[in-house]
Amino acid sequence: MAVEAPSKHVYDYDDEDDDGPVVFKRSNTSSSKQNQLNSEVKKASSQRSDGQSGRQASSVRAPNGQNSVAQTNKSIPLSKSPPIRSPILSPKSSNSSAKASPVRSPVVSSKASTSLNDQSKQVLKQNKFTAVKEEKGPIKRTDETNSDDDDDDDSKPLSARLKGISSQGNKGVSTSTPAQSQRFVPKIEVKGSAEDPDDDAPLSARFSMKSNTGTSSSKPYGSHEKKPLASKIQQNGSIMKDKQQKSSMLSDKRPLDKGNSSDQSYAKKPKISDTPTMMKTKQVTVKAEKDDEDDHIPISQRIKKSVSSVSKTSSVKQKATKVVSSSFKKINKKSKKDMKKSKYSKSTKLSPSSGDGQKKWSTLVHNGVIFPPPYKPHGIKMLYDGRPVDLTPEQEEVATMFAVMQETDYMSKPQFKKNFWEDWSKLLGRNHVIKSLDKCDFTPIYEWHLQEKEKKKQMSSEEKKALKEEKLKQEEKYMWAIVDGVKEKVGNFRVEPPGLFRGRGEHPKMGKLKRRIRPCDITINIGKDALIPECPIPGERWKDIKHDNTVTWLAFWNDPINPKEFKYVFLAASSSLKGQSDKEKYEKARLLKDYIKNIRAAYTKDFTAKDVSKRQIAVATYLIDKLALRAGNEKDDDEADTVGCCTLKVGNVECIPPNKLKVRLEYAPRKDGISLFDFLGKDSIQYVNTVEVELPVYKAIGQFQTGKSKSDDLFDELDTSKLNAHLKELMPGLTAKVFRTYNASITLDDMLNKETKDGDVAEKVVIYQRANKEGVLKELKTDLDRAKKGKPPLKDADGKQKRNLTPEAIEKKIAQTNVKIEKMERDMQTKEDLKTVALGTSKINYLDPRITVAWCKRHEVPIEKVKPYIQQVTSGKVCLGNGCGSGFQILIIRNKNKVGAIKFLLRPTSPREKKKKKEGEKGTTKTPLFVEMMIHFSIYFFFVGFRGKNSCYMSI
DNA sequence: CGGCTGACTTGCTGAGAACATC
DNA sequence: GATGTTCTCAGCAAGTCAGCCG
Repeated sequence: MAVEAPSKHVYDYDDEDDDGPVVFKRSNTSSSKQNQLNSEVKKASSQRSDGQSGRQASSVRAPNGQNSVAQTNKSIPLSKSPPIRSPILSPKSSNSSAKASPVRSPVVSSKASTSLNDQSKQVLKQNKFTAVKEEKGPIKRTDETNSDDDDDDDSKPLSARLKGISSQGNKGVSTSTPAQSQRFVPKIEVKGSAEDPDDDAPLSARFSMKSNTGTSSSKPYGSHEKKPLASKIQQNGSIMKDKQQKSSMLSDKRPLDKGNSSDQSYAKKPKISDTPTMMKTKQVTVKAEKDDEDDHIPISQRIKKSVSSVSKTSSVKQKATKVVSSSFKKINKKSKKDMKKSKYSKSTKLSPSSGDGQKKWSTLVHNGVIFPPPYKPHGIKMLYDGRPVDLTPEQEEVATMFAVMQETDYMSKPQFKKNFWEDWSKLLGRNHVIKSLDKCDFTPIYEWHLQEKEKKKQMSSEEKKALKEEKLKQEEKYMWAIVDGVKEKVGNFRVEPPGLFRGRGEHPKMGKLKRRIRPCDITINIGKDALIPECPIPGERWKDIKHDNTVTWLAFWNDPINPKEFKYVFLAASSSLKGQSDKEKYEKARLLKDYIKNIRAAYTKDFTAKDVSKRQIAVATYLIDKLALRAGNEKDDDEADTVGCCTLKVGNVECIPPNKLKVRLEYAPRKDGISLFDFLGKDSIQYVNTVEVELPVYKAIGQFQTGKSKSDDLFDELDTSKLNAHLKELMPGLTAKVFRTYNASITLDDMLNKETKDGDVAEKVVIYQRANKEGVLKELKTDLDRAKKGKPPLKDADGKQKRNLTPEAIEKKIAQTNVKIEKMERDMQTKEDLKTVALGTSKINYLDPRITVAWCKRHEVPIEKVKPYIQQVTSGKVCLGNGCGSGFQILIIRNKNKVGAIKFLLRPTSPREKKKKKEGEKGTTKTPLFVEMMIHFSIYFFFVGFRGKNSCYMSI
């Protein structure tokens, strides 16, 4: 074994520690509860809610007189919610809470309405209809193990939940891989209701289901897609909804040209047929659901898997792996229809969001994008050869872009200036007085820019507020989309403003003009039945309109710097689609836990393989696993020279006897000052790491380097496609980047456990703080004594004379200091506790948040210590160690007076907290029940992402 | 089969909000 | 209230990787 996995950790499914502090065990007796729940949910979700949903959007008359989709986006009504009963204490209510459909209200038929809300209704109707069909699907879940069990179990003492997990036997490899059989085998029978069978499924599952069937009953997706669609675009860019004009929308293939014609349409390649897709997704869905149930359980104690399934003999696993491998090859050759028959098909679909042609949504309504305001000329004249120069607004705009960068590092980069000059001089024209950048003096414009900045800074808070509100008002309608009837936040709805390209490192295109994007550059993706957003710029129109529900983007345009590439408008990270995608990523990483042992054994074996290619794959996989290197795709000449594992150059790796490797992705200056090999990591970041490696790896690297120059590829037989193809043979869905997620998460898990066991950190903090406190107080007391004697205070640590205060003032200060220090102690403690998981924002993409929740639960750590995390759970991201406010907010999403969902939010400025602060109270109110609730629901609703209507807030 | 395309995810950075201190 | 510091968020550059196509 080349690399040893950490021995025991929460992330380890196979944790044998049955005596762990807390185990959330599922009972096998929950099927009846499930049914009970289902019926409740059915009621809740099949009834029309109180009509509030209608407030979400309304139709407005477009200025041109045509109807346009416009969302009023009224804020969620803040009606008081009745206090919710703890689902932990009340399994029944918990069930209804947990299982209720988020915001999908039953439908009121309203065919002709043009309002966004009505569109949603129609959409919902479709969904519902589809769901009826869905229940006849072939997938049956048999019983037990459902999230409801969690609710059930949570009412029991934790210790009582220990048993039974191990009783979930391994189903063996005959129907799936060992890991899958352990966790993914469907066990819950879906007994859908004809009214809304969807509601029977867990939310996460429902999401997937819907995404696959959607309109199939009324308008089969496949057939619809294949129908030619006429262009809906009208001359002024405003679009009339016209189902008969869909012929041109057949195409889905993206245009690569930058033509402005909106008449063009592009056909997308045929999609997977409906039936198999549906089947596949159901399988995946069930799998995911099973995992959902586990999410709130400390992972280490989750599934007491029979040791044999993973580590009994590696041959068993390898056998399974081989089957997977051959199956995959077959899949590639067979039609997609056959795929469903593959016993591994569900494994292949671990990541439905990975561009595999699966349906991502059934209905999509949004208002397009907002454009930056047109350029306002300032009229400040720059100097050329010491003389003021006249510029047209266009020329001035680009000159200003350059001028405002006067004090940045880019100004010292010849490439930046060269590229800027190339583009700007084109704009100036041949006959312009400006012939050379060297003689240009942009100072007057720069100074004007500084003045403007200053003016802005000097604005009163009222003015700032008004400006902000004005901006919000303008942007509000673009901020939201309705996906499958659920209101979701749009991520980057603002079109990128023009500017100079700021490539990182030594990007060859830095300084080039990123021209202004116009509507005719933008392709909109929207639901077939949704109103096409009105083009916000009069007289212009969108480049194209698509209705592609296999992708999640709402709009895209070609990157003006690299027209081969695209800029997308996606939903925000808090959206269900993104959350789902994140969840799948973590699931894949978790799955790797089951395979890692054999993967490591396999590559260790191949270190000495005769086949060079095989040997390179083995060593590369080792480096990715051990050094967390990125895969390293090939780069074009017009991109920055950065490397990853597969593109490592000989010069990037230095062999240090006897068995160390120094991996250097950095600038290595030559004597003449020019870099010898500027092969940096992502974002042109330098990376240097010296590690001890297995001797065979060391030797193999040496062999790969032999006879090559420093700039030659170390792995000349390898690229990311080959590597990933190989990885997929080892584990379904495995790619190089999964190792990063896996290793980051497992490290977090491991460290959390380790630190918690040691308990040293907290002690050290206390000692430090006490010393600090005593020091400060001693100083103050000295000052107090001196003040009482009428003497001035001593000088401070920096030698400065302190202010002369009255004894009363010093006493007050001492009291204040005590309060502050106490607070600081708490904060420091929190920080110190979280230090072991000190994560930059970059890390949020790698750490499975469930680990943290499980850890909190196990170690009885109040969840508020990771408050930001709780906040982030709702958005599908983890964020630990950052600032903490005080106070929480629970967003209760209701459906006809029944709690449909609960969402936790930070609310540092809640009236209660403010009041408490004013009154000098410390800390936040967290009853054990509340903490329990937060943990419970956070896990349950993890990534499900309830959004939208019929909601209210309850501060606690 | 390999290159290319398209659709994402990942991660750095700057701006500004929030908070702390004087 | 002015100033300094910390935190958060959005923007966008730069990665990964699946699937298509020649």
